[in-house]
Amino acid sequence: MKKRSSARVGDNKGFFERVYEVTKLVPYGRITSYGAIARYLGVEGSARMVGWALNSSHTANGYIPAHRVVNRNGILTGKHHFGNSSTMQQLLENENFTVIDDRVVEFRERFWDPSVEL
DNA sequence: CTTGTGACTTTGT
DNA sequence: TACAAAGCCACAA
Repeated sequence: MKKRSSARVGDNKGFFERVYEVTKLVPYGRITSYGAIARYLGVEGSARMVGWALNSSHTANGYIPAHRVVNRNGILTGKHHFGNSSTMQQLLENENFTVIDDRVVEFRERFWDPSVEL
């Protein structure tokens, strides 16, 4: 019989922890999208979960470069969650990124796909 | 077990 | 090009 409640069986580690791991693996000067991470985790249809997990990234053990994770259009959708709206953009610019109107211009060139790179 | 929510993505009008 | 709606899965209460 199947118990389709909150209880998971195959996954010992929480989904959040996986997102943290992948996000921390993003190299300096690179950028990725929620969908790419979700796809790598096997939940392509649930890109929202990646962003939601990063929402709790501050509770994770260690620093999570969440500023390197943007939506598929390269837009800083979660900039508001960095404390200040300009924090995420500032971090990206600090890594030689070009952010115009909350969008990363070099998104396509510096896109890093975990399902491809790893 | 049911309901609500969310830093997304895709498709249609 | 712009807006709206549906789909999707995990987690908390």
